[in-house]
Amino acid sequence: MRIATFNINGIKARLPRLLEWLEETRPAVACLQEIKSQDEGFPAEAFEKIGYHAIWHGQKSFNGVAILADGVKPEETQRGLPLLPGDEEDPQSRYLEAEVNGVRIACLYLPNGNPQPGPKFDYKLAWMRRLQARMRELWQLERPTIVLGDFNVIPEAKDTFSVRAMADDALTQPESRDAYRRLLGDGWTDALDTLNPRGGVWTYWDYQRGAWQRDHGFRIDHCLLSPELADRLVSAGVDKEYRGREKASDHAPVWVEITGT
DNA sequence: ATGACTAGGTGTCCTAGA
Repeated sequence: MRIATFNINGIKARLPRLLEWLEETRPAVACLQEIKSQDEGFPAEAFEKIGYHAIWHGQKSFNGVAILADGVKPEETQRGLPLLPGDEEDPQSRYLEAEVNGVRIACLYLPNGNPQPGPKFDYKLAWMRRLQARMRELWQLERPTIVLGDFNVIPEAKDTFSVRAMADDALTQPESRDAYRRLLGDGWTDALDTLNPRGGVWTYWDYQRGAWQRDHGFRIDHCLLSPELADRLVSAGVDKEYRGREKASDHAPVWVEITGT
């Protein structure tokens, strides 16, 4: 089965591209980020029409995540990350989790954190602490689990076209990278990195500065596998071609192929 | 050195993205 993640940057603006991608690559599960739509504006019928059932967690203007599954309705297991002691209620829609065909799917849109330092960066780091706590709970279940989405972290130097250009960005700060490394330190497998250890694989290209034409990208969309799924990993990749189409998102879809249904 | 693009909301500019 193929499980994919795609930061679509607006579900209204991207719907034709999104339907096209679903029909052409037919992932069993597709996690979406930045739907930028309120719950009532989510175009569930358009997905139903091509055989996908969806759950979603929307928000006005910004953020918003959704999980689509081919021929089966995702069974929601968590909406928003559980709060840690001292945390205030999180008003942003960035996390949605479900069970699909015996696999636990955690779809996330991690805060960008710019500008740093500042409150947005603090929010990002606090969000990553909550994420780690949730991932430890998932780990305890000892079940096939994948945590995927837009992590807004460039894990290492090999994951960006230019270390210098990104030096002051929240995506490359030591605090962001350390927090990501701590997630992996719990035992999760970064699928794309494991299969491309030399790096140079991008999942995002800025709209500005001709970044796409110059292949100035970086890797921020990740798929983390529990041991139960890592053992079943066949391949992983980026549907880079979709970044070059008309009215494209600034991210490309990322996917993993897992043995079994 | 700077700005450059895109989407959304309610706008003729602002915020946010990364």
